[in-house]
Amino acid sequence: MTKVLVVDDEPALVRALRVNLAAHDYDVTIAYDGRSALKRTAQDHPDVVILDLGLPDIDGSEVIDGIRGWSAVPIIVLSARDQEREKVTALDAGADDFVTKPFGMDELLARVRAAARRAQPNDDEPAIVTDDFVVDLAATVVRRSDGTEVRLTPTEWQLLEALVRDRGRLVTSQQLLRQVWGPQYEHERHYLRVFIAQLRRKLEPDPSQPRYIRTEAGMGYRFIG
Amino acid sequence: MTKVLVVDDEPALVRALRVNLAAHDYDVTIAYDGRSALKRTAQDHPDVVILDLGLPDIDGSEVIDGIRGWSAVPIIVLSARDQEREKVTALDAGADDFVTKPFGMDELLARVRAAARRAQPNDDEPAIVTDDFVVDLAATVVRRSDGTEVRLTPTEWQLLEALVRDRGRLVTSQQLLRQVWGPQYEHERHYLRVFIAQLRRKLEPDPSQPRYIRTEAGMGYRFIG
DNA sequence: TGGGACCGTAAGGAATTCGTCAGGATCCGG
DNA sequence: CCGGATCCTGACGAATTCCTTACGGTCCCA
Repeated sequence: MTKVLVVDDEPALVRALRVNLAAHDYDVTIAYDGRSALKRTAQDHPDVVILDLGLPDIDGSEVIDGIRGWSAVPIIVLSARDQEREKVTALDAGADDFVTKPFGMDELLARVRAAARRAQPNDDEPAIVTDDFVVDLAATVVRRSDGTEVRLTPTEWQLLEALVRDRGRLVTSQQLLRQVWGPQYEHERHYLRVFIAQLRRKLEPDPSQPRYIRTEAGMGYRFIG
Repeated sequence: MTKVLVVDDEPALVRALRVNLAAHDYDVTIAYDGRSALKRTAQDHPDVVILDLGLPDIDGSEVIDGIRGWSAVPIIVLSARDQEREKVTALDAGADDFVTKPFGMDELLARVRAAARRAQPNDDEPAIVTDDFVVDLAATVVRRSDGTEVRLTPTEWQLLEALVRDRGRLVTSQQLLRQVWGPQYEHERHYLRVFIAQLRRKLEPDPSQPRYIRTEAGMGYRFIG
């Protein structure tokens, strides 16, 4: 399901957006200020971000900067008619589209559809098959050879996805931390150790002798398919 | 077409260079002294400069200085055997490689090829293949011909990467130390000896007779693909 | 022939990095 | 408001990597 993050501090507008988006089968998350917007983006990896420029804490284009530092997620900007200058700044910062308030819900939905379509150049990725399990990136599923499904938490999945997408290649600790936790957690290598261990417990035949998720001491990890 | 500027005052050598380079489809220009060498470089923007150290007017390293003031064009230095000191000075001044006279034309042509390749940085880096192993810079992997993977530590990898990226070309100890350990370790040449030895142990078929990682006494090391 | 400069090799302890466990905080759905 | 799942955090032993020291060899030149 397409995940949409709505960043806005007007309760009435938020409610309207949530209802209408949910009615069209979008998975909606709300953030009421820039700070939590950045956090949510890093955690949830939404497919589209709808961002109101008039936020209480941070300037809108700073939010865009923060997201663009590490993610290419489409950003649709909501702006009032008297915010022409901010609009330009936002587009410069890397916004993809903007809608002027007041706006019709149909127009916004059309923009969201377009953005989501652009975001998923869906070249259907084949599942990655190993001797012990199958990773289906498209379906977000890991299945063991005996048919049972492996239960992964959201963080575990994101980590596995990052490793599997670059399978065969070394993925540095920095890259993993940025992709899974967000750029500000670049140095928290301890997170990695903990979650790599959990992935190994769930996937490796012998977690103490990892075969698929290899560690490259001092550099990062590598998935061997 | 690759343009080569030859700076030399010995008519016989100049003739030999012109013929051989032209036969390999290089566009050759000649300068007989340092002054006109600087002028030609500024006007013609050659892709490679071949510079003889024994010039009539200016000292060789001054010519290098003059060029390096505004251009990063690769400079290959020709030097006689009794010009050890000038060689080092030239490399420090920013020369890229050197060839000691008398030299084989094949050797010089190989150096020119390496210099030209370095001048035109390639976007996608293909793996470097030798008779005994394959270095895949993108994946951060070294694989032996029998399929086994070579385990390298971070420092060993950085060192190998620095050498392989400039394969065929001499890389001075200074450059290696700066790239791998940082500028403040420029003089710790012993680090190099230790880690070069480890690389050879892991890569060379006969570490006591290095074939791929050659040492250039007093200057640095060179990777031969 | 002796000394100096440079290079190669080996080995051990210091420092960093990794794996693991477990308790507590936080979030979310009922 | 509660229970369960998930995530963060701290602690500690194990493993890995790095730096340092020591010694032997070669080459060149006084």
